[in-house]
Amino acid sequence: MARASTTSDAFNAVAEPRRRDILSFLVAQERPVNDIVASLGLPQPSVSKHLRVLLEVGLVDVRRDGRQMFYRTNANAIRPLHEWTSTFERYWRHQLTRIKERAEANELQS
Amino acid sequence: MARASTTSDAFNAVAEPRRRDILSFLVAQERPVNDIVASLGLPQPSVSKHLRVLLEVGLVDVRRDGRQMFYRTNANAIRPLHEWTSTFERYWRHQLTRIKERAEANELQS
DNA sequence: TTGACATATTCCGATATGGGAATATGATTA
DNA sequence: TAATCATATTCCCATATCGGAATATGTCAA
Repeated sequence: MARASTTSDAFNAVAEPRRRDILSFLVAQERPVNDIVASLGLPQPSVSKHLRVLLEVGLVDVRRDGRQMFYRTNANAIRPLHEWTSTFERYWRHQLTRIKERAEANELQS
Repeated sequence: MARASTTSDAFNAVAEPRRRDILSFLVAQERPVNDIVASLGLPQPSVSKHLRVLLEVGLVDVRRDGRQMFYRTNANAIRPLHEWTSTFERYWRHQLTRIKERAEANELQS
């Protein structure tokens, strides 16, 4: 077996930086493909391929209007990632507390 | 070019489900490799390889004690993922609001 | 020093990737 | 219908992956 497919879930789809850029760009409002091409400065076929991956895992939705395809980020599909990372939140808070305490202890010394 | 290396950043490292399992397991307290092997039921070489990836991107720390290696999740390295997903939070909130409003409208109809 | 234990590395093969270039499909307009 | 615009797909290639199996490294104990 090789690495899991990029279309296997949101975690894999989002590992590619360009796809994260696209998601950020499409979250405020839907946009035709050419807007993405122009704004991110990527070759059009590349954008289409990335959009296909994002579509397959449900990270974007599409709507056709004439010959244009309007894509929009489906923010809901990002929630699982957010929730997974949230389970670690209390631990980095812990770390911060310890770092802070150490810093304060050092200030008392000096 | 091919897909970015799994060691290129936390996003890529975390795309692999086993590595997420390992991070969850190691977050509460440090553990020797054999504990991971036993708890997750993975072959030992596989665990060592995954730990190497996690170590390279700073998602875990190690400490040696005799012949054992104690690994622990570095929660701080997960923050970038959390922060990136957080930028989408207001948008799924929006969606929820719209869905809720629609549901309530439907209740009035029925 | 030898053996046992804990962990890491190497070699292999099948597979999917993303970029580039070319081209196909689909829809509109002249 | 032909030309044009917007987007999608295909082909090729270099590369890195993960799993499995075998083996290496490193540390401790007898």
